[in-house]
Order: sequence, then C-alpha cells, then structure tokens
Amino acid sequence: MQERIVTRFAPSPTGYLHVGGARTALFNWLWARHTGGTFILRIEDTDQKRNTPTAAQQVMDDLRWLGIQWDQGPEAGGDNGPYLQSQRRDIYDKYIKELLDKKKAYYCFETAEELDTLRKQAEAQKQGFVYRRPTEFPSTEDAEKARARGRPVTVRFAVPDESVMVQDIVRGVITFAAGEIGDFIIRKSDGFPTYNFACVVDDRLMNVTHIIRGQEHLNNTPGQQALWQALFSDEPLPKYAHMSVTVSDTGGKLSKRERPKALRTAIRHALSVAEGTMQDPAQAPPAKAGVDLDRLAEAGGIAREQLDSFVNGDTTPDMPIVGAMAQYLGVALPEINIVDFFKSGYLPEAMVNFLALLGWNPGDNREVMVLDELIEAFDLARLAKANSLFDRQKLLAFNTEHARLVPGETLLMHFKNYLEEVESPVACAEDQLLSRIVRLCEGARTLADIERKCRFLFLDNDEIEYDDKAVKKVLLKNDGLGVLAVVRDKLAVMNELTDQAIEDMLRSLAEEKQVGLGKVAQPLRVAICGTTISLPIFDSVEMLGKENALTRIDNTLRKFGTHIYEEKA
RNA sequence: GGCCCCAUCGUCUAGGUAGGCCUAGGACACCGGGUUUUCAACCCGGCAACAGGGGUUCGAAUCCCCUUGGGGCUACCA
Repeated sequence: MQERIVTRFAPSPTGYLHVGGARTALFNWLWARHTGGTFILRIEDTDQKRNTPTAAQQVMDDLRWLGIQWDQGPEAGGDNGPYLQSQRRDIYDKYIKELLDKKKAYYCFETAEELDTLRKQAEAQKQGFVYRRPTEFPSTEDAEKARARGRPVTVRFAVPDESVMVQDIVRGVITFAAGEIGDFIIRKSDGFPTYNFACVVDDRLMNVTHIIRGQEHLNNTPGQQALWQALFSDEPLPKYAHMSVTVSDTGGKLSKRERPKALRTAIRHALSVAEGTMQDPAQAPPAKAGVDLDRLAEAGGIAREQLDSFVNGDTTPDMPIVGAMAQYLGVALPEINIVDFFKSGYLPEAMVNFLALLGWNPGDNREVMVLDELIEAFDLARLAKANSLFDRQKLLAFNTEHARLVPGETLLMHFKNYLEEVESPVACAEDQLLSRIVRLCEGARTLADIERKCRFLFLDNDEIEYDDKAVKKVLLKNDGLGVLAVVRDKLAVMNELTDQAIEDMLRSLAEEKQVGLGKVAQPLRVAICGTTISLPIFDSVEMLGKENALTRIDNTLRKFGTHIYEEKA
C-alpha cells in the first residue's frame, strides 16, 4: 500500500519569512498537494537567544499571503502536536535519556571557549575538527558535580564509527566516510535540544515521509540519519531531497543582510557626494546628495552614535529601523523578505510562480503558471541540482503577466490589501472607483505602479508636488504653459466632463494646432498630477472633476507662468 | 584548512537517467523597428551558451577523469 505522503516546513522564528524559506515551504507544500498528502508547519523555536516573539505569527501571515495552507501546525491543529518545539521538551528528554541509558550518548562539560581552542588547533593542523570521545562516559553523578562546579553540561550523540550513505532524490547517493562525522551536541546546557536532534525526533513522530530542504542541510544529514538509526531503527528512513540554494546577484546565498548593506552603501554614497569625494558619480545610487545624519537617526528612531556605528560597518540595526531610514532617504532596498515584496506591490500569484521556477521546471516550455497548474505539474524528480540566481527582472515580468491574468476581483482585493499595507491615501477610495482605476491600468507592472498613477486623485489640490523634470520638459518648453491656458479655457466652458467629451476637446485642439495629441495632453497632465505619469488623461480629468481640474491648472499657471497668466487675466 | 554539492546564452532553464532527433529550444534582460495621450503594455526582428583539457566511442552538451570556477557546511543557529 502506498503510504500517505507527509511533508513539513520547519522554520525557526527568528525573523520574517524570506524568499529562501518561502521557496522551501512552497516545494514541500506543492509536493503534498500534488500527491494528495499532508503538509505540516512546525516551529523550531529551540534557540531562546534568537527567537523573537512576533516572528512565528509573521511567518504564518506571509505563508497565508502566498496561499500556502498547512494541514497541521499552529492555528490548524492536528494529531501530532504540539507543533512548537519549545512545547515538546519532555518528549526530547525522554529520547535523550534513552540514548544516555544505552550509552549511545554522553555528557560533556567543555565551555564554548575550550571547544573553540580545539577547533582552531585542528584547523592549524589542516584537519577537520572532530570531537574526540572520552573512553569512559561520565555518569549522571559526574554531570551533577560538574553542574555544581558551574560547568556547562551538554549531551552529545555517540556517532557510530561507520560510513554513512545518504540517498538523496536530487543528488543520488552521497557517501560520508567513517570518522568524518563528529559526535554532535543533542542537548544544550540550557536543557533545550539542538536542531539536529529535535528535527529527527519530530520527523519520526509526525510521520514525515519526505524531507525537502536546502542544500545547506546536506552535511547535517548523515548525522541525522545515524540518530534515526539509533532511535528508530525499525522505521524506514524518510526520503531526502536537498534543493539547490538561491543565490543573490551580489554573490553568495541570498540573505537578509543585503538590506542593511544596501542602505549603508547609499548613505556612504550620499555623504561622499556631499564631500565631493565620490569616485565615480555615474555609479551613484539615486540618493540625495548630503545627508543630515541627526535627522536620519531620528527617522530610524535610534541614537546618532548607533547610526555612526552602522555607517562604519560595526553594527547593524533591526530591520524596521533599516526600512524607516531607507524610506526617509528615498532609497529602494532590495526585497528579501516576503513582506518586502508585498510592500513593493508584487502579487502572491507571481511570487509563487517565480519561486517555483527557482530550481524546478515542468519539463516543457511553460513558465507562467497558476497555482493549480503548479500543483499538477510539480515533481521532485525534476528538481535542478545547480544553484539559481534570484533574478528580479524576471520576477517583475512574471508580476506583469499575473496582474493581467488574475481575475478583476482578485486584483482589486490585492490592490486594497496593498494600499492598507503602505498606508496610501488611495486606501479611502470606494470599490467602484478603485475597480475603474485598476481596469485603466492594464499592463501595469506592480500594484505600486497603479498606486502611483492614481495617487493624484486623492490628494488635496495644494498637495500636488511638481516633478522638476516634468515641469521643465512639458510646461516650460514649446509653449506648454500657453497650451495649458488654452486647454483651461476650453475646459471651463464645457458642460459635461466625460472622458469622451474631454478626448474630443483635446483631439480637436491638437488638430487645430497641427500638433500631436501629446503636445496638448501632457501640459494638462502635469498640471493636474504634477508628473508625466498618470492614468489615461481623459479619465484622469473626468475623475478629478471640473472644479478640481481648473483649480490645479490655475495653480500651475500661477506658479510657473505668472506673466502669461496675468496677460490672460 | 577539512568535508560536501554544482557547472548549457548576461539571467532562469530545456536537452543529460536510454550518446546520433541539437546547424542546442524557450523565457527574462538587452539591441533594432513598429504602435502610442504619459508610464507601462503590446507587435515584429536581432544578438547570445554546451568553462578548459584529456579520455571512452563510428559518433558526446549528454558517459569517465583531471583542472578551473562557483556555492554550501564546518556553532551549546536552524
């Protein structure tokens, strides 16, 4: 009988869900869905120093946003709970005692510093560090005494002295020589189990059949396999699939450190622009020259000294602080966490599609796929061995495609969620209006693009900010202001401002003046939006309304072309 | 340093497990051109790869070895 397939995603709640984790979760989920199996979410919170209280919740929010639902786990229940490892300590203790009793594990009392010295010695001799096992294992009494003396007490697994063969779905058979795997710690001095121990126990107890995870875990596998044999020798091993790693375009594994790194670079650039010491101005990121470091620190909610330390490269502030400072500077940071992509206006459908294609493909030329297609086509046998680079441009292309593909109501829903998240003034708009806006934005690349195009509708008339380039190019050249004044008078005498009527008016004016439509439409656009980027101009004017449109045109004429305006008046 | 993994256009990849169907296919990016009320989108066309060296074979992108390059792990983190 074919046993039911069970997969799991087991994040440690140390921060937001990042793309790497999301991809791991997705592949496990897809495999479970493809096979009609079960997908478990397990929170590996065994490190008290690194866990943050809100992280687990955030990770769950992000998974839900992506559309990844877990069958068992926190907030879902299931027969194999609890699903937080911190609540399973009695279980781990029971198994550790069993190993200790069978002399398959033993107590150790070295301090971290002592171990570090041993490690350095091994490296100096060009050897890998392997913990040397005592000939006689310390007794429980020895452990008590050591503890009383203030020594840290840990428990190590006595790894059998034999070679281990790991059967991996994507990589085939990998052999690890005997003696290569050192006795690793399974219980820390604070009493918590280590990852390598807890995950083996839980995978067995939760009946996990397939362990799909990143290649970074490949070297842990022989040890975990040996543990499994010691604990559950009568149960078949789970199947392993070690996926390729997603690497960043800056080299190396895609990591959350990239955001603070990018911010630091931007600040340094801005400072060197101000000092005139910049090496290559062409390479500069779009940061304003000159930074008021005191104000920047204030924007991030940190002390000036902390900021200096960050800029010097000595310390790194928390993610929200980094985000706040980037926003203050107007610098776009590379998205790493799933929420970053949400805030940049990406669609979950596009994220999932893109993530799925990182190290996997359906075997034909299909690329743009919806969830059901992915589930149907997914197969562990088609996982790629080679690492893949996270290509943001391709993601953008996928997003554009999915924005077009997704049903109108869905896109509207995503847009509303996005507006809430970024606290846009557009958020107050009614569904009917938003729906029209979204329809007018066919071909937009992200939700941020849509927001940018319609934002002007939701600002007060005196809140319009004029883009320098747009003003120079459209208003101050080729008599843009003169044309605008004519458009203003035509608009003023129109009874009904429908998009059609506005189009007719602008087109006939263009014809009359023997110029393209752009020549008459662009000044009007800049006048009511402040920029050259907006919804189609006819609809823009209609939605704004006659009164607001005229006010904005008058404001523009007054601000940039006083004399022209006065002549008219 | 030790151990492990990987290697096709700039990028993601198909083809590799059955060597000839590959003058190596698709997509993104890029470059030309078209369309156009802005930004996008859209349409047409183009550029572009089997890391190097040895084998095995009638024949290798495909199998083997070496070199080089990239990545991962090397914690009382997961």
